[in-house]
Amino acid sequence: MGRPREFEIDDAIETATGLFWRNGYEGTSLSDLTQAIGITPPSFYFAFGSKEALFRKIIERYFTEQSKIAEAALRKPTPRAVAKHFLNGYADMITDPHHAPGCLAMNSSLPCASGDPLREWLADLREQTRKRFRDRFAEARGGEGLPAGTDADSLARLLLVIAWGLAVEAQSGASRKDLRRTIALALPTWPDANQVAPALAPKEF
Amino acid sequence: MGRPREFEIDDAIETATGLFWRNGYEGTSLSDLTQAIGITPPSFYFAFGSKEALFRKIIERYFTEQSKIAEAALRKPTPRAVAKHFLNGYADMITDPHHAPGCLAMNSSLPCASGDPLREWLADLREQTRKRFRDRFAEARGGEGLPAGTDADSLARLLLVIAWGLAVEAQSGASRKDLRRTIALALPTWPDANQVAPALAPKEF
DNA sequence: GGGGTTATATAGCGGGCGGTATAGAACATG
DNA sequence: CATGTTCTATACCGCCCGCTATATAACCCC
Repeated sequence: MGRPREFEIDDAIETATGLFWRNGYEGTSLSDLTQAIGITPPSFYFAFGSKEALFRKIIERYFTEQSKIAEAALRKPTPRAVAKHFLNGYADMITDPHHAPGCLAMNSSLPCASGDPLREWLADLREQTRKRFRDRFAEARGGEGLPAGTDADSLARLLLVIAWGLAVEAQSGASRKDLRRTIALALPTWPDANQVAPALAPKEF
Repeated sequence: MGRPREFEIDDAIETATGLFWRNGYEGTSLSDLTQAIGITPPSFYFAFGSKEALFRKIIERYFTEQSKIAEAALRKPTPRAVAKHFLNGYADMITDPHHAPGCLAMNSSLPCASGDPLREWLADLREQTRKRFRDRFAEARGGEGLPAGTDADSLARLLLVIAWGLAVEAQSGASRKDLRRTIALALPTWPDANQVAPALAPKEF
């Protein structure tokens, strides 16, 4: 009961997502949000609590999507297939024409000040993803396509390093095709079933 | 002649660099700057013109440093040595204990709004760096360590993708040692003189 | 139709932002 | 010591920020 809401919450979240993606958290003001959604500040606060609360909800949604990509990739049979599907899926996400180019989470976390809890939260979410890949690569050691001495920790970090770098390139204007070519060059780092040789940290380091 | 300045310009720039590095451009207010430097706003404006003018000068200085690393790397004899020295040099830069972890330019450009001239300026500076590496790799094709069909453009992009990704990891708290191990895993993508095989885009893409 | 509840709009809060008008202090030179 | 120039300090500007006090409108239930 009570007066019915005069706007669609999901549409509003989608609109806000677009703004945050394009202009960042700090770069998106409350009047930007209310104007784009088509409501007044009190309605905004009644619905979402605060600008930051809405932003966190949006980031959570975003990471859920990203996790789906990661989980689907993790189920692939070989480490190379895991890497390939994650990087390509992520590249699609950050070049989706429905949004501004780049990664919402990257755009949001890098600008943050040093001790900002938001930044630490985002770093923690990334770290969780990294651990999933690390464990996957550690399992694959020996039998499934990775040599016994593989540094699974660093290999997982390399996978994400490439992903975050792709996000920067995407934001700078690199096309989806550019990213796919770049990914293709990186993939041989993950040996496939028929070729078990590299992915060992060279002795020189 | 005239009244002598009561603070060292270079020290002030260094102080401001530290603040921007740690807290970003938007995250650093004028009073943060004047307070940290130990001057009042009029002195700041007399010396630097505006907050943005100082920031641009700082970014220019920063890119000059980064360019030195890149140029030194470009002079190395083989593509792998080029990649190795650039990535290690950049990793040192973004884990320099004298500054907040991460890359000043990354922290500054990703948050920017879509059409922000600052963002486009930074993207352009990155693109210039990429072209230098691309040309270097194109030259190395055939004789000097890269197979004839190498995609020099994508290989240069991959190099920078890894670099920007390292900056994200550094900001999240990865240690210099972490980054070096990650780099070591990526380097085999660049064939050295005694091993001319990968770095060709696989047919599957 | 009242009463309770929920969403909306008007109008404006305190505060911090980047930046400045004005005046005074410290120097080199006549 | 007067003067022109360069730098500094006090005090403040207008603006926009995130947010809200207050009042009203739209719904369900009795």
